[in-house]
Amino acid sequence: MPTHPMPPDRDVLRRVAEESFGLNVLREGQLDAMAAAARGEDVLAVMPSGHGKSAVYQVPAVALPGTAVVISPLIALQYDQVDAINDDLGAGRAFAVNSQQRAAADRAAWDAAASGAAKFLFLAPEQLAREETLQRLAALDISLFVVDEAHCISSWGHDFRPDYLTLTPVVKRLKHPPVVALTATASPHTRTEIIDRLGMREPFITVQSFDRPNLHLRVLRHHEDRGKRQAVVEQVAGLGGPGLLYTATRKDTERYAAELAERGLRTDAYHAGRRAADRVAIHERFLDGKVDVVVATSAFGMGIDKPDVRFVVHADIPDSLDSYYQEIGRAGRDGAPAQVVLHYRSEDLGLQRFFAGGAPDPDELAAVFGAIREHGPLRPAALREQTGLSQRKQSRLLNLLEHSGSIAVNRNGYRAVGGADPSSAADKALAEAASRHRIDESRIEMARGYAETDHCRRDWLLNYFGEETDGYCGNCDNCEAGSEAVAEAWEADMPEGYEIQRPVKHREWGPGIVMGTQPDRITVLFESVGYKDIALSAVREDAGLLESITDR
DNA sequence: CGGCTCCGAATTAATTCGGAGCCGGTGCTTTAAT
Repeated sequence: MPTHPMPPDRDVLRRVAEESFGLNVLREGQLDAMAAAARGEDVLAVMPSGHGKSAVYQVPAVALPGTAVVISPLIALQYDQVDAINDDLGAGRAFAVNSQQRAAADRAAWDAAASGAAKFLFLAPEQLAREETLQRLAALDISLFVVDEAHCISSWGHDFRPDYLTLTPVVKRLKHPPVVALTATASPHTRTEIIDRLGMREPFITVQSFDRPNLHLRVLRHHEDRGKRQAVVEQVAGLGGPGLLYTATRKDTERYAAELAERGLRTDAYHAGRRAADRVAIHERFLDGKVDVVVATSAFGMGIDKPDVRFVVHADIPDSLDSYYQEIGRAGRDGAPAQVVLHYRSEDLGLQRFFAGGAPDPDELAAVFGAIREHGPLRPAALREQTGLSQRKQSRLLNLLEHSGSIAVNRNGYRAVGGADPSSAADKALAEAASRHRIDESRIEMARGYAETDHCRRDWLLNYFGEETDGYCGNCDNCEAGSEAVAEAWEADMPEGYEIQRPVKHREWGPGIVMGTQPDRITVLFESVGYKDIALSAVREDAGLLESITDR
């Protein structure tokens, strides 16, 4: 751990915040997190957008010597941050390195970092798969290693962008500078995964409340697909704008946008298949109030900060409450009332199961392991010459082998450990993949639980993020249909020892943490099988089924 | 897993039904061809 002889204290940080960034007031959580990073500690900051998340790393980075390396998922987002920082600090202090800019721009960025002129260097995780990049980084004086939108590690790392899972060896190779992970959405499960995957050491953790009381939550259930489509169009047409309509497929964005346009709304369809210039234009028109409703897939979102979004309607349920919360969080940032509506059909969960994906190929796993055992230690690029696999696929397989204990990684690359043979290494990796699949499934189940619960929606949502509530928010469809007195009676009737966040042990599924309580059941996050609902009657009748762990 | 599209069959001739086959979300990077 790099220890600075005199780490910047809170007064210095306050002064930097004010003089460099014009921030007069810092929240307690913000300042604590900054101070921890400045002392050289690892930091995990879970804060809603608009709570000055960026300041948590930017202020200490300015106060410390050296350059902050910032891992950020989208290049567009990186340039937004680069521009914002250079506006505050003066030009030439923040740079990005990526494949989309000219080689001269990359060179300028590396030169500025090497000379110490650059205080911030922005990279996508894929850059870290390049040996050249790693060598350049290893030569720098790195003040902080920042991972922005750190929930991407969990949501994208397992398949879509596997380089998110290879940050641990990178951190090691860079001799573990203070690691600062930032996100606006993280269930406890995602939090532990971030800490684990980044190899963070006893991190300082700050979690701000997730509650957004001005959002009115509602779920409308449908049986027929046609009926759902009609209801979505009617509702959004009635709400007007500005608002967002999320769909599960690209085709549906076009379809809904066309139907809403027929009803006189200014709409646009947004998804990753649209040309880059169109995507930028739609975004800008929405910010300028020239579009009423953007109909989008999950591609629309990160980096969008429009305060007066009056509604977020989902035509289809997303893959998890982490995603759902991220998407609905774009409504009502100005604090004024906003409508959040989910149109739900249980059949829609099928698409999310499809997206969750299948099992890896055992032969490919064995081939990767065999090559490493034979020729290791090997870095990914050298290994690919042996296996002939795509980088994406190989990263996923390496990751499974590593986490199932058959291979290990250090600065020289991957090597076999434990003396297993290729087929048993493949079996262990398959078991690891199956366990992940169960966790994905359980996340879908938690989303289903939100859609199907008869009780306070906010209670369900906040419990999922590990926050305790009193079971009655008064600003969701179920609370409006029920009464506070009934909700209080339910709470009073809960058996002792199963409060939110309480550790428990199930006879079959082993240790877990209580995530939510409902009048008839308890929801537990198990280490091995993910989220499970357990009937309260079963817990009452069978004392040994779910033990409440009381020590500690 | 479910919806869409295409096709043929059936039946209150111009819609409806059923079955087969296909497709579905997020972004980085790198490379080859204009």
